[in-house]
Amino acid sequence: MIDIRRVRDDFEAAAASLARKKVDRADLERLRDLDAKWREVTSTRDELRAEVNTLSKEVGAAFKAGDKAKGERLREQSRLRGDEVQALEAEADGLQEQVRDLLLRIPNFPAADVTDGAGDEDNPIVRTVGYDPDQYEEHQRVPHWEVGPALGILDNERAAKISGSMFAMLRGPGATMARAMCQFALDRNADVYEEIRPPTLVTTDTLTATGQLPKFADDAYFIERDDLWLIPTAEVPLTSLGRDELVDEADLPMRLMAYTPCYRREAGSAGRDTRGLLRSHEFDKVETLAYTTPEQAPAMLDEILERAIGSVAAFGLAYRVLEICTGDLGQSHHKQFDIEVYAPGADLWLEASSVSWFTDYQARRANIRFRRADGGPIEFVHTLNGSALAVPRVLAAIIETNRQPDGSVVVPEALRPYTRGIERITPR
RNA sequence: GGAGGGAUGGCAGAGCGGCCGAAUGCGCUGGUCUUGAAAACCGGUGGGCGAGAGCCCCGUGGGUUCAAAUCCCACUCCCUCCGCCA
Repeated sequence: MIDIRRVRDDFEAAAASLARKKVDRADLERLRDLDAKWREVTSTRDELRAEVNTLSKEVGAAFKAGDKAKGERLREQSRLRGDEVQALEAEADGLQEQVRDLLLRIPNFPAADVTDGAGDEDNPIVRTVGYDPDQYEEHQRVPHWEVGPALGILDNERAAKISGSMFAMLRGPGATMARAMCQFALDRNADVYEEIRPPTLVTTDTLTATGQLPKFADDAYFIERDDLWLIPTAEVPLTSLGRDELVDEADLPMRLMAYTPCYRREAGSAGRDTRGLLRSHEFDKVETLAYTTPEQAPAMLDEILERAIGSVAAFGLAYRVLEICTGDLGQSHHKQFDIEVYAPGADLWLEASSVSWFTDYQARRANIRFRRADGGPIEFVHTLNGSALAVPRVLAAIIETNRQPDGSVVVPEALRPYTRGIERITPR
């Protein structure tokens, strides 16, 4: 959540910044007014409480001194004051809850240099590498949802039999390649990232900390019986790993990575771009994430982005990088880049990675703070993350790009150390 | 699932209902000493809100009381034992 002080201290500036993310000014005004009221109520409550505290001490002193009459008189006074405190307390609690509910729904401030735009059609392309529409041969113009079944490496029909629609199943060398991709991504980032294997079922608090709740409840799987959610991304457990903790500045930046399955209900997207590996309820991903000081954050954004690009580049895929404009920026996001890979068979740019900077928005929700080495005030960390490698779409692009005239698919050089010698997948 | 024990500051660990936001140790930090460092010694050192007075925070939420870290209830998590089970 945002720092409410920015709304208190400079309402106009906060409103102007959030207007770029389509926040209704009326909501902010309501927030400001509720907050002001809350502060007023708590202030009088505290004054009364101070009286009760003083009186209570005097009660004890009076009884100890043997002055029973005085003690009883003071006790009665204190009791009456206590009743008033209780009433104010109830009012303050109600106000605070309203403020919090509202605050949870207010998105993060966009970075000043983020491009203004209405939606994803306005995302500027900041880099395109290896893409030439004329370079692709006829044999590469076959979509993976045809190549995959023909090679026996993709079997979504049976996946549907087992789990229903929008589940993918990889087989044989296809499954091997998917696993190889994860190993590859983990190994290539292991120089600075600590590998984590987190739980993938998490509590409501955990999902709230990253900003998925309350807004995206419909997009996540929920196990009612045990009050647990299936993670939509490893960002969720990795961000909560530091929850309610106070870290030393010397430990920052703290880099974490995790391979996990990811679960998404994809509510409302049935039927569109769901063929083959384009969109499924469950997929594998290697996520990288960092806690930093505010000063370290911009460089970390670049680092995560370049590392994510490095993976798809290592497979020889054509890719492009998009800067996400204000209209397409997520609720928790301050600045964001997407990496898309080109799939020649489907003739689509597929979103393969999203690299994001959240400033202190998530850390504030999750209460992740750090202590400066010079003894300065305790501050919230900044969180950043990015998919180091999301398997399905990158795999789709590999299958299509690497398809040979004879219908076989060549395994990228970079994956071969992990494929038990498989260099080419041939029709069977 | 059943029985018992526990949860206190960055960490460890004390704490008769009022003198407890909390002993002590470690850590961190400043100083003395030293060519420098270590050791030793002396001092400082929890978090949140507030302009301030002040208020709040001893796992979480309720309750008793003039007054709760301390008493009562519920819950969560951790540990030990028993049962069940991949």
